[in-house]
Amino acid sequence: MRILLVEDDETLASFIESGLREAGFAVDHACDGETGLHMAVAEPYDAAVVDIMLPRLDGLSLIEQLRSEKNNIPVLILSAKRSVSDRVQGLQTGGDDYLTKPFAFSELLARIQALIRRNSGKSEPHTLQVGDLTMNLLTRNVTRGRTKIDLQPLEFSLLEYLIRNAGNVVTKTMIMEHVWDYNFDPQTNVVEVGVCRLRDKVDKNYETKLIRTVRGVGYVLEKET
Amino acid sequence: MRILLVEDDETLASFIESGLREAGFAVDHACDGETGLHMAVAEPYDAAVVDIMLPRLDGLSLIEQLRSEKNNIPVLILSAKRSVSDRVQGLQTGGDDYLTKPFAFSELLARIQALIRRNSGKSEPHTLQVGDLTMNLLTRNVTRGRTKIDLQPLEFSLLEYLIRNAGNVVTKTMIMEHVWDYNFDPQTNVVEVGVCRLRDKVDKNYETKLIRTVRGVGYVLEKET
DNA sequence: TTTAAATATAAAAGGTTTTTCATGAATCCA
DNA sequence: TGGATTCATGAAAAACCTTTTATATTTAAA
Repeated sequence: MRILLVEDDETLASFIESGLREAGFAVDHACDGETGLHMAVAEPYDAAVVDIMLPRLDGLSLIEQLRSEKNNIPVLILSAKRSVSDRVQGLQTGGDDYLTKPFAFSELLARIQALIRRNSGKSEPHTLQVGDLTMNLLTRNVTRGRTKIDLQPLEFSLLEYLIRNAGNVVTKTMIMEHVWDYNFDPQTNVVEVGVCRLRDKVDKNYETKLIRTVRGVGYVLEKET
Repeated sequence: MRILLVEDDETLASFIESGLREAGFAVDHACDGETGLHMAVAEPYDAAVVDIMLPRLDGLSLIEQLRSEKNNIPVLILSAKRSVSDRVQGLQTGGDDYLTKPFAFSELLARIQALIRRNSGKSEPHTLQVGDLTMNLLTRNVTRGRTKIDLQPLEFSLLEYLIRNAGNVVTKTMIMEHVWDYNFDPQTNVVEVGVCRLRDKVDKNYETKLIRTVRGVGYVLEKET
């Protein structure tokens, strides 16, 4: 379990750091908000402990930026500001817990553990969606509008790849690499045939066509009409 | 959004209840722990606010029982006990947050919203595991120990059904109902053949056999050695 | 130990999915 | 417009997965 600690008070930081280490966590420490943000973006942490008053970038702005990038790391805010409005603001900015200084280390530890416990089991969503097209990766159900679409395994993988890259053109080489695991050009038109079969099921009976050919390049699954 | 409030102090309860209603939540209120437990088990809530000192069943025991039944509803503990050890105990019992009375309603609301925000996106796990056998329902990867196992679609479904019922015997009729969608007896030995092929891949090269035949009944996937 | 029932397994058959191949349609550029 | 390139598509072939069939093995009870 890896924890990111963003705290400028060196004494407090090393106190927290050693305590967490003893509890079995791997701790990385940043002394200012900007460094903390970079570290949080660069590496996957299981939780973060963030002070509010920080040089270069305050803790709330740090959290705000993380959340705007869809980073959902659980954050415990540490702060000397104990007023209700400060606490409410911290939680509303995207913090998951708010602890006021001074605090007992055992409570900090328990709160971090509760955050991680709660977060484990979270995961990327099972369903991908573009427009009226939905695919559930777990049940393998695919629907367009209200009607169910039956896909064969390969068609399913192909559509998944297109949806994951919706809005962007993917080349046939890319498709072959990801869907067929070919990393050379086997002089075959499997991709064309696959797309053709997929269109048959996904686009044929619908006004708006989702799969568009980009001549000389590849295919796009259109995001917006 | 539905919230369960378990609180015996009527004055406080109606204060919280009306506040949450104003904030757009649907609130159900239980006056004692036992009722609260029953309600939490019977209905799906998005969060619970639980007092510790309660008649008939205290709040911590309530949470303990919920967690032992794999109920992961986010719980905010409300308590007059403000010592560090009480707070730590509350979180370690399975609470997700701990707020001491008296509190500002706006903080309670912010904390509930943070809990719900954090919990949304949670879901049943993608991976099933028994012993050294792991199956990822999303990627469809199956491994035993460190080696990957390639399964055909039907074998995958069969193993999934066995794992979900690990430790319990499942009859061939049950297997046919769930894996083949037959709800009559089609006088066939598909199940035997399926189990045979599965054993070939899952058990053959391993010392400890996971799939055990229960003669005259069906099969079990063993949970413990 | 013998016998009958239940289960295991190999191999063939059957059905489905995927690839290849051949041809036709669309698009681009001179 | 004509020719070349690229893409679409139907049909045959190949590969693959599932079921059936037939036979062997195991197990439990007499």
